[in-house]
Amino acid sequence: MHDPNQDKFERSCCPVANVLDLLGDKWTLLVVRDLVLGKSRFGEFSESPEAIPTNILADRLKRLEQSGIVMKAPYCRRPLRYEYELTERGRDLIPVLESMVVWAGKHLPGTQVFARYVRPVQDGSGG
Amino acid sequence: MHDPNQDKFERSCCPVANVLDLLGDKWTLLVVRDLVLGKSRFGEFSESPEAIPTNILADRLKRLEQSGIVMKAPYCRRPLRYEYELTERGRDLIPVLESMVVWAGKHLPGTQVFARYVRPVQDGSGG
DNA sequence: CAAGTAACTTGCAAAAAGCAAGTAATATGA
DNA sequence: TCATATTACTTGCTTTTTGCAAGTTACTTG
Repeated sequence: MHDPNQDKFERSCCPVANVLDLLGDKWTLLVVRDLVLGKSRFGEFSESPEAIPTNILADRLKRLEQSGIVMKAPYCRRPLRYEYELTERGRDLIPVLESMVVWAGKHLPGTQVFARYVRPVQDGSGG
Repeated sequence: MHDPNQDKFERSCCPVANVLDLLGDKWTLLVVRDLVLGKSRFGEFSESPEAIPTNILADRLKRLEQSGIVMKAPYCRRPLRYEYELTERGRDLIPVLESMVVWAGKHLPGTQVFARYVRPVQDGSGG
């Protein structure tokens, strides 16, 4: 009389619907993009040209961690600071990003894939 | 002094960002999914198990039309009624949906791709 | 001990989503 | 002819989410 598969999922058992429940907004996949490009810190995501608000960024990182797409790990004690990295689950999203890039390449002229991010070396010199 | 490429785009020239500006929410790609599966009428989209609210559906169809992903065409005069179909731009989104299905197949157990939709034949019999 | 840095958090206004009911233009049947 | 049904929306209102600016925490550096 009812589908027992249905109650396990928020909206339906459709794979697309369930991916959208995790990633379906204007910001989440941009954070994944930044991670793929080599960024890993809050401030680095925050500096991307789309200028994600910091409260939204904090929320999205938390959700990505909860859904196992991202892992949080300390990179510095005193003061305690965390950085983020993609899990396998997260890296497996690369084909989704790539298919979007292909579509944009054909239908959104002028778009350009961003270069890989390299963290600037901290200036250790005194002069 | 400034990037002339930047002002052509809402948030940045990143292909992913621009795809998300068109499709980045919980509903738009579900309408595209329904179109791919063979649905074409307002009522058909509306009956999908995710139960999109009708005002949201009307809004998304309008945006998809404005962005050239969907075309609206009359299928009945008296009363005038329209149906929707994917353009080439829209059909080119199939790989994006497919990559999501692949990811879900690996990471979201229990999800199942929906069957192609076939419109029920109208009952022409009198008994 | 003041100022700076990184990573958030908070408060509030504005925008978007969600829900239920309503409307328009017919077709159908009594 | 008139009530009922169908299809495709639209409207009004409440709730939720977003976006912006400012504040906080825990330090380090000069």
